[in-house]
Amino acid sequence: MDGRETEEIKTTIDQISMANSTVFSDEIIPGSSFASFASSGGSIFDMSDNNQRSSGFMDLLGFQDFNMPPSLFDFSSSQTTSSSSSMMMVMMPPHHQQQQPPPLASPASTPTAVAPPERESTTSEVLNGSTAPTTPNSSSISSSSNEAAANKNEDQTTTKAQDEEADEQNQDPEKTQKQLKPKKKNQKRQREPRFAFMTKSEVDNLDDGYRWRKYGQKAVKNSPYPRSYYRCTTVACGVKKRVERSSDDPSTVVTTYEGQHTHPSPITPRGTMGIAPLPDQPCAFSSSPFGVQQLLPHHHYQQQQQQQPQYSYIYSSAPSLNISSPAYGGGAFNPSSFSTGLLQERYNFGSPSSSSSAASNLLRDHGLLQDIVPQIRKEAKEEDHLHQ
DNA sequence: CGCCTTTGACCCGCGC
DNA sequence: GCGCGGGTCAAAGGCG
Repeated sequence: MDGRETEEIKTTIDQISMANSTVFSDEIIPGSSFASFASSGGSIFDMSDNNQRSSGFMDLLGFQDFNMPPSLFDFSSSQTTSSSSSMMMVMMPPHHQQQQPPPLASPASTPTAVAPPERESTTSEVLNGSTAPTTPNSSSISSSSNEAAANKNEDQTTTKAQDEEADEQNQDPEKTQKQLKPKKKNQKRQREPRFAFMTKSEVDNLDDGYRWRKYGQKAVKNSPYPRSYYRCTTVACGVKKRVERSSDDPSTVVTTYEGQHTHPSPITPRGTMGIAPLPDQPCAFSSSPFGVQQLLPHHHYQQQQQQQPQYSYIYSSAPSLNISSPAYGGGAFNPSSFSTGLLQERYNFGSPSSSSSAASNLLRDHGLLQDIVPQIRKEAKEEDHLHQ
């Protein structure tokens, strides 16, 4: 995430805060205000139109697991103490950085009013904007009703993926550097939905259960800290992540995931985490961190939200939710897949039946949850400008 | 030997 | 068109 993104996020955070009764979590971004959408009666995840079920999007995203602890990741180096770690999540759209967001359908007067950005100049934008204007979950709630769009996006994403794969496979030894990317010029690069975590951590590269290979590092403008680029080492899994340290708060690590894993976590869930899955709940994440979108019914989620509104998640923007891996995605981008899924494995979070037990255990065990306030937001520059 | 990181060069999109 | 900045590639080297 570059400075721009950070600014956008912060701006929108403040914006949301103005429109809601807020619970702030200065530990996440010092000086920034974080609205507590969790206390808004379950509408916080309704990034959709009014005719959209408010739960759909987040259900699909797996945000029912909002009770996840801040110590979501396994800070394998143990450098990060539990007391110093917190986290928030930020949804980002494809082309987040380079696409100017068009004016939103409605200002973020309420969380639910925050319409997904129609910024996509790519096909995903067309899909999201045309089929279900600015409704991230509208295209992903129901795989059947949005099959066409999903397939469309699938085709597009797979086409891209196939192109990339083809590029990789066609890489001839004699290929020179200047011939590296014979990309079609009229083919705009399409990005996967992105999903960012901000964690208080001394460790840059957090162990999220997947194996990553660093493929690049760039200096970040206006930041003394470089940004590292990682790619999932699993063959045919194009998930990437960027890791950078916040220039504003060096103790904060921003991890941005892009794409969707097409495979289970190669790393065995830590049984040593001490929280075993409950027998009465689905734990599909244990085998498929990405395949399960709806472990919880909406009311369960709402229950959780009402019970535990302490966490803070920030929804930066509406991704093209129907960009998914046909092999694993189940039709929706699931930002929780890389993290909450793992959490699900490790902590058995997100279970309605365990939300009060396991989560409370976690509260007792880690004492971190208070640091996080669940929230969600959509990132939209134009929106920000409207409020400025 | 395989996997990973490092790093400079290159590509690409965007704003001016 | 040019420059800037983000993102990516791939050779080289390190490490277990």
